[in-house]
Amino acid sequence: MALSHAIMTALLEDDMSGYELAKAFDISLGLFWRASHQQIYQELHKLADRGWLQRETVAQAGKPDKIVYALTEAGRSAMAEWVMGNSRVQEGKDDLFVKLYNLAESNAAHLAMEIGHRREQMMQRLYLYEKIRRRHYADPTALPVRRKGVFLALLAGIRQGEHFLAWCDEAQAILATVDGKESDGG
Amino acid sequence: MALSHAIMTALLEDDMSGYELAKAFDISLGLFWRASHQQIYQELHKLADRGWLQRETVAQAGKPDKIVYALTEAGRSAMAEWVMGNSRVQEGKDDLFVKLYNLAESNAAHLAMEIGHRREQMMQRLYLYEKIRRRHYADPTALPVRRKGVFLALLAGIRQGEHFLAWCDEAQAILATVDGKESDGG
DNA sequence: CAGTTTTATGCAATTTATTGCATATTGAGT
DNA sequence: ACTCAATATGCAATAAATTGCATAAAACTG
Repeated sequence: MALSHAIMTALLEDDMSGYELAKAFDISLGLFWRASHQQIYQELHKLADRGWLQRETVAQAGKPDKIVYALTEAGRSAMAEWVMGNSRVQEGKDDLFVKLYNLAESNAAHLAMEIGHRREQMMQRLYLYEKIRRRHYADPTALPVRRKGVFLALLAGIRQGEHFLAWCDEAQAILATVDGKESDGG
Repeated sequence: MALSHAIMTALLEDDMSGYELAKAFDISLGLFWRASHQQIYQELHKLADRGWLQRETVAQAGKPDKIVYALTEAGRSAMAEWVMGNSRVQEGKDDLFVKLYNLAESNAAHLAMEIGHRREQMMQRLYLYEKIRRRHYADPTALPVRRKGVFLALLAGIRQGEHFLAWCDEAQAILATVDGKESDGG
């Protein structure tokens, strides 16, 4: 009961096919949830069986047919109920930080490199999110209600990303001193 | 291949029983990984079978016997190898942000409440982590190598927490305006 | 026209995580 | 003696997520 809610959230405004959903997860919702297409297709079947989504096959010109999913009334009320329930904190579960607990002279350079890689990925993301923010959420007070929620989520993602970039720089500075120690011995 | 590494990381310095590990996960490593005791016990069996951990039953006065696990040489080298491999970014997967995409007049108050609850939880955590930081990581430059890594992880956790608190305040301010709109339109 | 990429959907197997239950010792409270 | 809480370990069932493979239509590439 987790990916299902993320999927149904993505379907709140636009009806979509599994393929389109997989793409949407890579961008907008991707900050808060990641899912492979296999998982999405499986989940869509379950949700349709439960009566929360409706399937409709749509023929396309120049492309294979697609199956578009739309929220049913039952689906919408299930979502409304879910929002009013309590959610639990979910830990990061990021290997990178666990790896840092294993820091040694022998792996300091590698960890610095991994952090550099993460930094770049985050930069690219932030660029995208900042663009979305400027384009669609420039004046948050003027937004309709639901959009304000999306804005808040986006804001959390951007802030987290910026903090992460700053941390990367700090981490790399410290790792550089660890790594440097070694080179004057050999 | 994920919880196993977190467990073995926790065993780097101290040998521990499953019960003790479960507790350790709630505090120190808990920022980056959460696991139930069932999962930990299962994983410990697997790791022992693989030859990465060694079991030893220890009788205790006034308490039931415990089974203490220690890293083997094979375990240590498996860890060293793992650190040198590449890790992938892992998304947050937090319900709260997905819920925000569903913001409406009807649930704004509830979401503000949930955010308030999260804020309090984070405050308590930060209090604990700041205490650890002041006590054991006051002067990061003077730390031995491995400890510097732990410090960096801790720092990331603290920074993330602080950012989250600030975001909570901002979010609640915006949610308050959403909620207030309703009362004068009635 | 053969080969690759993009769009589009799916099954099967395995691994990982959660939920619920079961067991057993010891100490403290009533 | 009975109950409760903390310590300590585990099984079984289910749910969720990952990995690998399979299919197929159309467009673009050479």
